[in-house]
Amino acid sequence: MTRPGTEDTVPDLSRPAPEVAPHVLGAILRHGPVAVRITEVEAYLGANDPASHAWKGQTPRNAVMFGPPGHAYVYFSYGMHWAINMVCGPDGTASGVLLRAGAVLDGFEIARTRRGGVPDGRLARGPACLTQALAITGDQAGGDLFGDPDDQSDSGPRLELAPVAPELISSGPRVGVSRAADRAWRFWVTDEPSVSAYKRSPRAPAVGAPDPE
DNA sequence: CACTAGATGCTCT
DNA sequence: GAGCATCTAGTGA
Repeated sequence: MTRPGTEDTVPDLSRPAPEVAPHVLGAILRHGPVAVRITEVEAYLGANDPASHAWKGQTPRNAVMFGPPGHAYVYFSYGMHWAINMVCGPDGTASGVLLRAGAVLDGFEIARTRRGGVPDGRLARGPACLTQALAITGDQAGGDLFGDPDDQSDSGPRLELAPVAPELISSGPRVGVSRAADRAWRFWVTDEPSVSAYKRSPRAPAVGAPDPE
């Protein structure tokens, strides 16, 4: 699938998440007055990825991930946090890129207010911080991240891809997952201060131990 | 600065 | 009822 204006710069969004994810780094995510440059992402598959919400099949919560690529899979977790994914993979297949962190570009004042006065470098550092800075909640679930920015009937978040040179990208295991904890499906812009801290799940098997699927 | 413990409520079994 | 793709406040160095 090709998106208008992105023909030469982006991969096919219908490719699996681990392939698409590094290409989402550098993208500008806008929602209203606040814009963020994405600096950290993670890839999740549906099938064959025990860490994915879609691993065991479709449910009401994860249904958006089984839909067409480019849409927003937004979920609520840990009793108080929202997180947003860009759906990828072909329609009918679950795959998504979790947008974990970014650096605020526009709307500093509003983002600071929403985040309660944390230092600017931490305004969108972590998946829940990012959605809070951008005021993304379940209300934005399912929207087209590549829809017309001027569409008055849909004021949800929009993504503008802007590739980062491969030599500036680092990768490693995903944060906080208890299964498939050693797959290097987390990607970030090297040395970016807005990238969140790595933390292995306390429930994950020891490093390098076999991870049953 | 590094590290730990607890909050908090939705989702699925 | 268990588990969770997390965060913050609190402690101690």
